[in-house]
Amino acid sequence: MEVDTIQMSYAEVIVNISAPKTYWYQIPEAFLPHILPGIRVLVPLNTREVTGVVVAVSKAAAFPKCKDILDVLDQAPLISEELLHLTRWMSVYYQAAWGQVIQLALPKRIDHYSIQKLYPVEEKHADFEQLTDRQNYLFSIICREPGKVSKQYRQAFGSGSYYYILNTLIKKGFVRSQRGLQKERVKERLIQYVLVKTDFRKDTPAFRGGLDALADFAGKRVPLAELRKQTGYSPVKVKRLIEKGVLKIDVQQLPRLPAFSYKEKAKKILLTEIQQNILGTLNKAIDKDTFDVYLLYGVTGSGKTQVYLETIKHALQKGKTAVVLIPEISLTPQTVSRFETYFPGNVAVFHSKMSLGERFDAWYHVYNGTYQIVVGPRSALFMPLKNIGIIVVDEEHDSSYKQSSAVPRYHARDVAVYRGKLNQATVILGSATPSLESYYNTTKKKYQLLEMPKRVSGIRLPKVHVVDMCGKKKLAGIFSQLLIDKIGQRLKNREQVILLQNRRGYAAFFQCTACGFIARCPNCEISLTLHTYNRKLQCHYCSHMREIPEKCPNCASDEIKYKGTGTQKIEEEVKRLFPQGRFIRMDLDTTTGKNAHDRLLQAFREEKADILLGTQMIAKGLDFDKVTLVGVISADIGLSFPDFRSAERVFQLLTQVSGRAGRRSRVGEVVVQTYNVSHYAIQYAGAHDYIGFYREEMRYRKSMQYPPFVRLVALNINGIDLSKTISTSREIAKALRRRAKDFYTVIGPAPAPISRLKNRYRWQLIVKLNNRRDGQGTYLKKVMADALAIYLSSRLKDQNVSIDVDPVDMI
DNA sequence: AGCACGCCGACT
DNA sequence: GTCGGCGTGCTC
Repeated sequence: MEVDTIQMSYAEVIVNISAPKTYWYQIPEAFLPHILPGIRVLVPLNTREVTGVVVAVSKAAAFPKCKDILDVLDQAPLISEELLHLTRWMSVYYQAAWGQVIQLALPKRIDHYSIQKLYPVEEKHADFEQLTDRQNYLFSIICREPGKVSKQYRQAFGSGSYYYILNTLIKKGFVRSQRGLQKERVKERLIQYVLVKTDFRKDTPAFRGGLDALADFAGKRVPLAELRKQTGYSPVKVKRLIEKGVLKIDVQQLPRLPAFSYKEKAKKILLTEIQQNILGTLNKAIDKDTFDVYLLYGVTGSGKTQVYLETIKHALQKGKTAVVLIPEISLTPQTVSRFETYFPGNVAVFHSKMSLGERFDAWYHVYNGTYQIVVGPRSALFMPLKNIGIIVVDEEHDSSYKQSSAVPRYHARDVAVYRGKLNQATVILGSATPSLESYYNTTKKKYQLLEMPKRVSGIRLPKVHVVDMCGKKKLAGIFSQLLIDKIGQRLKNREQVILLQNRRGYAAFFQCTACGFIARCPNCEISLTLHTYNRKLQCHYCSHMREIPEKCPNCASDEIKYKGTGTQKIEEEVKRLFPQGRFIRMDLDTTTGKNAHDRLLQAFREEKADILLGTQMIAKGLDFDKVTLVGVISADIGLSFPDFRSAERVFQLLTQVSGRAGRRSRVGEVVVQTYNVSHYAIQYAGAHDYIGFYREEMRYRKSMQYPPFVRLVALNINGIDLSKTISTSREIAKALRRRAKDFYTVIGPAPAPISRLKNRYRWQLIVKLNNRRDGQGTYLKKVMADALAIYLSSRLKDQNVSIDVDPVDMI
């Protein structure tokens, strides 16, 4: 054995940089027994010192000139072999560096790394005339706030040769650089306790100042802070008491998690026959110890959560652990308390409002094995559970499972499936409105479909009225008579109403009736939306703003009309028609500021308003007991064929909202207004047949040879031989990344497998449309063409850049 | 990511 | 010759 450990003298380490590879370090003999995969080490990297994670130890290194490991940061591996495997898989699948992916599996802010602090040299102040403008600028920034980390000055300095100028300043003696090590800032919370001796008076009768105040604590164990507060003892006195043996200190780690306080007792709930059948299937799957994925398609109120609870209970009895993923936004106290009540003291909860310390503690207690169940948003998937038996992804269609803005860009639902595979676990994807890709996977027999078509309570799903708005004598062009009557009725009964309009602002566009001129955004070519709160025309893509012209800019006529209906116009109309109804509108101007969105929803929940109007933002976290009527004002928005993605979203929204109407006691109603009654989405909304909707959609897609799901698009730059002007597509990727970041995310140059596959991908980029712009292929094409034209204009004189956007199936 | 270095045009 | 912008390439 001795021989073996001596031979294992090199470690393969991943560091948190974007380079997609590992690094080799020599293990100094003193560290040898402590180095294992999953342990963090401090290593030199270039000019810096950084934290790395050991992934393997070996007797030989795959690199000739290894540096030494500087320090070992952990006593035991923080990352299991399984999570190492999972993150490595993600790094390949999502084209991200392993070192960046692995950060998901570690608590935040525990890294050690070297930092460089900068100080101006006082004596040199007078000599600033020796400096160039740029050097002087950086010098003044450092003088203004001395002693900060180099990185902060770089941010203040902006673009340009920061390091070059900084090094010149250091060389000339204007700036002093001090290097140091930044240690972890988040660690376990340690509480000092004192044990007070029972008979302390006997041993220390003549203690100066007396010990009367201590009498109440004799023989007890109390937090030191508490004791000092009660007795008023100084630290010096406490120290002396410790020396005398009256007090004994012990340190205990305390979770920063709020103590379990939910009072309600777990109710004994009888499962319906359907629930029992599904539970039987799932329990059998858990017993088998094999990897299986189930898509649990259950209508709203069909009791999916109860099935999760029972299945998890079964898994726990088998000595296994469980992960429950929920969308960030729906993490309401009710959802969590349901799990906490069912499994008291056994659930680690994660949510966005937890402090770093609380997160650390929750992580630590999962690591310790204190908790067997983890409930939280996508980040909860990477908790250090061992022997996972079940992974639940609730509301699996929810877009918040996608992390699209930060590296690594990943989809937690899909990673959950892979983690399930690694653990031979049962994975349950639950939704009342499954995503197309999950349904597609059931048709391919990759997943198994479980259906819960009935509500537990027996309450009927709401009645859906589809109103054909064509040729109707429209009242103010917005409301059908049916919707007006229904709103009036519900208000009279003191019930609540939701009105949905998926279009913001006052009017969608602004048109001159004399010449037909429409105000468009100069950047995006889309029509500008009129907003009444600031009396401006706004672009909903790039936020470009302009004043409302009094006369047509084209023909100077004053025959200007606003067309299309936004939420602000509807507000005006509702207030005119129902002056008695208390009203809340959710739009950009009413939801600015922190938590404004939540506050409005809360107010509505507390029945401080009768009518809630808004865009699809309402649907997030929707749970209103008193809502019995939902009006969908223009169901056609976003349905333009063949824009499948937004058709899917609109249909999802309709199904969710209508499913929740009258969820508890009263049967709800939904009024859908449309100019396109024959549209398939609306037909199926009427029938409440979500899977039926998909069957139709798949048929359409097939006929149009459109892939079942599109995540990424590739950009094809045609007609120009770029090989003479640009050496790599990396250059283009970089140039485009800087522009129009809101519109798309440049994932990278075409990854090797694709570029090798087909020569025509040579100048392609892998680009992802940002979520809210799904399906806006034409728009993306224009934005990218413009950005590329600007970038290429210096290199290609007077050449037209034509760009094709192709959907690419990456999965 | 963070950092160093090389190339090149603009300017002493 | 030096400066600064820009782009590339390396980190064990």
